[in-house]
This record gives sequence, C-alpha cells and structure tokens, in this order.
Amino acid sequence: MKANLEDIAKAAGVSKMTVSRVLRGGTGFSDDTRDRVVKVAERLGYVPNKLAAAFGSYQASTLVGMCVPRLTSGLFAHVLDGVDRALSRLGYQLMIGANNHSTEEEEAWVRQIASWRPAGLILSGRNHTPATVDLLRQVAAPVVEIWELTTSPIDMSVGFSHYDCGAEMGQFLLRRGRRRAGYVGALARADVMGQARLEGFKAVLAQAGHPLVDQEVLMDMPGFYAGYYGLETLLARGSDPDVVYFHNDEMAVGGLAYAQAKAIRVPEDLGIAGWGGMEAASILPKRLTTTVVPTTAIGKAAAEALVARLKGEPGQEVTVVPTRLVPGETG
Amino acid sequence: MKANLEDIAKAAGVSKMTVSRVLRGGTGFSDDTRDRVVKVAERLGYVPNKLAAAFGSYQASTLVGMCVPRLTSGLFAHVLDGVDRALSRLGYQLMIGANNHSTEEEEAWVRQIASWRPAGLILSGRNHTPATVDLLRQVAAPVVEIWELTTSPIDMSVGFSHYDCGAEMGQFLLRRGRRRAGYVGALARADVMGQARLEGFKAVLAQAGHPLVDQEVLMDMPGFYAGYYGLETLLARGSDPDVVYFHNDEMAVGGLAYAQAKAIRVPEDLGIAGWGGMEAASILPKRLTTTVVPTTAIGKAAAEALVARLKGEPGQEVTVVPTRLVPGETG
DNA sequence: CTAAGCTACGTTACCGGTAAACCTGACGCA
DNA sequence: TGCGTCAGGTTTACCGGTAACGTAGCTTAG
Repeated sequence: MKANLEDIAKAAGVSKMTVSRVLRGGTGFSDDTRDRVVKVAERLGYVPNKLAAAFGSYQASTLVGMCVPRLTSGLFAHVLDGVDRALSRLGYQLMIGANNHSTEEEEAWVRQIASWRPAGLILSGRNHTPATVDLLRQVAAPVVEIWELTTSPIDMSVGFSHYDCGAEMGQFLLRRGRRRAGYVGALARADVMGQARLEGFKAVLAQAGHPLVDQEVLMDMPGFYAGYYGLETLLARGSDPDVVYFHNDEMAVGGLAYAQAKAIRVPEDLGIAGWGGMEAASILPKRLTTTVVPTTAIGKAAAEALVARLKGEPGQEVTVVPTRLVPGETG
Repeated sequence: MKANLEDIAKAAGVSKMTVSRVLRGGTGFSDDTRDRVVKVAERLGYVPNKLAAAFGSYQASTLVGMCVPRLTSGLFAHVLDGVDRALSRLGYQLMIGANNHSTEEEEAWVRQIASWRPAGLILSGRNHTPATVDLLRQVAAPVVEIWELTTSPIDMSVGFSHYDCGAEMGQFLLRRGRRRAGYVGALARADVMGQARLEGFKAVLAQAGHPLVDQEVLMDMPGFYAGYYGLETLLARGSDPDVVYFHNDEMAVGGLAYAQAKAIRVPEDLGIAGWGGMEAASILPKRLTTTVVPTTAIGKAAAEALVARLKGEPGQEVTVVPTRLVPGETG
C-alpha cells in the first residue's frame, strides 16, 4: 500500500491527526481543510488501514464474527444473508465460522476469533462450553445468541422457542383429527434444538391423551435419505401412526418420497409434517405442512441488536421472532 | 484482555521476543524455557492478538476474504463450506461478502476488505471493474478467481467452463434425438455465466444443423417460479420445442412443475434439462437431467491454491475442475 | 590456541492509526 | 485591558506484536 495518513498529511500541509479526523467525518477543521485533505487522499488512492485503527483503539473495530452450525444449511444461509446485508450497510465486516453442531468446535472458533478482537459476536444456539463463556467475557464485546431463544442470554438473544414449535404442530395435528402421531428425527446427540421440538410435540400429545406412538431418531445427517429410511424403519415396526412429524422439511420430503414409493396416500393414509420452511419444498405437488422460520428477519434483528449496542444504545436483550405454522396439504 | 506477551515475559523471566518465538513455535530457545513460557501463558489465559501481529508484520495475517454472488445460493454455500473447512484447518479466518452479481458491489466489497490487509482473496467470476483490479494490485495479496474459468487470471483461477457445460448438454440432447431445443433463463444482464452456457449450447446446436428454436430470458431471480412461468411463456409462443434447457436446476424444477400441471409428459412430449446439481432435486420422482458442479471441490482447491502461494510454493495458476453431466430421466 | 560458528537469548525500531492533552490566534464581553 | 471561550488545529504517547540485529558463552575446526 503506498499512501498512509502521514503521506496525505504532508501533501495537504496539515498534521496526521487532522487527516484522521477529516476522513472519519469528525469535527475540528475548516471546510477548506476538509476539501484539501479529501482531494489529496483521493489523488493518492488512500486505502484506510483498519488493522491499525482497530489495533490502536478497541473502539474502532468494525469486525463482527458469526458462527453457524453448518454453512451448507439453507436456513442458516438466509440468516447469514440477513446479518450480512444489515452489517455491510452499516460498515461492518463479517467473519464466519461453522461449528458442526459441536460446542467444542464452537469454542475453538471463538478462540480464533477472539484473537481478532471483534466488535461483536453472533453465535447460534444457547449451549456453550464453560471455556467459551469465559472467552466471551474476556473479549468483552456484545454477543447475540440466535436461533434458540434463551431467557437468560449471555448478553442478547434473538430467536424463537423450538419447544413451542413442536407443541404448536402437535396441537394442529390433533385438531386435524390425528390420534396416533409418530416422529422421525436425526442427529439427536448434537442437535439439541430438534430435541426441544420433539419434547414440545410429545408434551402436547400426552396432555391430550394421545401420546406419541413411536419415534425413530437416526444417527445421521438430517437430510432427504434420513427421512426416507427413517419412515421406512418406523413403519416396519408396526406402530401404525396416522401422522409423522419430521425433524425438518428435508426429512419430511424424504418421508413423502417413501410414501409415494410405497403407494401410501398422503394425507389420507398418513399425514406428514416438517419444520423449517425449506424453499425447495415448493417444488412438491402438494404443499408441505410445516413451520416457517423467519430466517432473514432473525439475521437482520441480530445484526441490528448488535449495532445498537455498539452505538451505545441499550439494545433489546431478548427478541422473539414469531414462527408461522403453514397448514399445507400433507398434514 | 488481561495478558499480553509482556506479562508472560515478566512472569516467566524472559524477554517478550522469546515468548513470541515460543508461542509461534519458532526456534532459538531451550526446552526448559519453552515449557516455562507455555505454562505461564496458559496460567494467564493468554489470548493472542492477531490484530497486533498482522499490523506489525504483513506476513503474519491469517485473514482471507471471499466474495460470492449471493449467500443464499445453495451452490455457493458448498463452495464456501469447502473453502472454510480447508482454511480453518490451516489456521486461517474467513471474511465474507456478497456482490449480488454486480461488479460495482464487488468493488465496494474489495475496497472494504482491502482495508483489513488480507493475506489472500477469493473472488467469484472473472469480470471486475478496473478499480477493483487496481485495488487488488495495491493489496498485493494472492487472488483466486473461482467458478468461471479464466485462461488469463489476475493471479490464480479455479473453475470450469460454462460455455463447455452448455455445449456438452447440447451434444447430449442431440444424441438423445432432440432436434428442437429451447432455452429458459433469467437475470441475463447480471449473470454472465448463465449467458456463457447458453452460448455454448447454441453453438453446438447450430453446428449440428438444429439451431435453438426459441429462448425466453426473464428479468427475474432464477428460481422455481421463473422456471414455471418461463416455460409457460415459451410454449405459449408456439415454437414447439422438444426439449428445454434451463438456466439452472431450480428453474428446471419449476419447468417440470409447469409440465406436470399442464399434463405435458416428460420426457416423452418434452425433455427438460437443468444445470448445477441442486441437492433438493433429488426429491423429484424422476431424476433431473443436469450438469453437476463439484462445488466443495472448487472451494477446497481455491483455498489450497491460496495457501500454497502464501507458503511460498508456486501454486497452480489455473485449476480446472471437471463438471459431470448426469443423464437423468427428464432429458 | 584462536577464529569462526552456533545456541539461546535480549534490544531496538518500527507498523499506522487513535485518544487525550495541549497550543494558538481571534473574538466577545465585562 | 484582561480574561474566558471557541474554532481549528498540533503534539505526544501509546496499542502489542514482529523483523532485524546484537551479544555472551560455549563448541569446534584448523
């Protein structure tokens, strides 16, 4: 890089500090000086050095870190997009990472990102290792926990209740006359949030006197094939469900494919419900019964809460974003 | 942050420089000294300051910037994932951005990222504004252009030829006996690469004496609905194609849905071909005829080319990753 | 026996910003 | 006339690392 503040200062006949103030849009200089400085900066092709700025003064960092479970998740891609749009518009940069649903990997990521002294952090989920919490305290930057709602966040939280999602779907399926519900999930050990949906679902069913008849949780990625084979396994056991709630839409679509392959009529013989609102599910001939999650809105809200805090405004501690149960034609 | 190198140095009874050398795994200290320093660093909960390191010495940056067209693209999510896995394993951090298929937005992003003095950059596509190229020269960091192959990259390139993808699909459809091919695309102005596929497709058809009978390019996002309505528009014009090549899989699936709605038999009455290898297309009853792009491999190759260059190894200038035409049952 | 070389450090000088304190002349005002 | 105030600056002192170079003490080749 050729030019720095010093070079501009010399060429404009002022001090480095004045250049700094002008370029950051501060006060304490005449219009004449500003014009001169700006012109020289442009002429020299000045590229600011955020490294130096952030290093010299911790207030000056515009770096935000965000960690998601998987970068290939369609849902989180939209959250990421919401965050990125909001942040880049406000002049912040986004450093990302993936934790593969592991709090240990999250800790490793936080350790890395902490060494960049970020202005703020966005984490997915509310489960963290003690060491992570400790690191976050040391970083002393605003933290937003997204996706799963916490009533007692480390700092701030934006999300919804997975338990309520499951409960709401349970109520809906009961209203539609379903009495023998089953569940097919995946990756139970790692994905705490899917577990929470199952809990809510089960609780409502039990309370209504029609408890879950069977569940199949595969130790596998929650995708199309897990849904396909999960439903196959469930039905093979003879528990004879009249509706199956899936971990997510991708698995539900896999279940639908299995039903079609075996000439099981949906929704007459078997109801199928998913979760998440996968875009691609729109390609199905029948609209999937599911819960739509406002992914982009979550990202936007998280970014805005973070920036509000950075600007010294109080900032919402807990933001609840509403999910929406979409009835569809499969449930 | 409480502890810095100085604190560790004092507590261990050595100089700051020795601590720096120990923690970076260098040489020039005894085993005894190393053990003492490492122990003290751990006890004090030392968190390194990459900001200071990168600022003090430009060789020390482990920051890589990556710009994709859209963060919500399933294909690029996998590229991103491939890059992130490869980089984080090697101790690098990833800063991301989206350019919305606009070279101007890309320029704005490069300008932002340049101020962080990144160790390397990954850009999508080979079209850049002159100012972008200028900035890249100033940053003087390795640059990898991915996705669309360039024979004359700014620095390095990893990708495949969109023109060849289109040409290969053209040849395939001709072999299957198609003689009246149409094309449905979207966002022609912004998406140069889709355009390249169309060119390759057209060239092969024309050469075989069965030129493209009609094309419909919507000024819209290339998604399910664009495919649906695009095919409707095309067919309404009466050009009577026996196969339609779509901009990508999502649009092809939309086209399939239209065909199904209008009781057009696929592939008997009309062939349908897509591009990109969308995961979700696996939920279709018939496998889509398409070209699968090795997204994760592209990301991995790009990251590895970058790191090789950073380590002083020569690094592949141009890496061609092979795409794979998947016949399917719709073409 | 001595010069050269090696090991294991220590010293110094930056990198390019920003905060905070300080300066200075012009002006208003009692 | 003297003093406070304000605009419009300048000066100084860091931030926490790393590169380059210096050096004491020991080893070893010639």
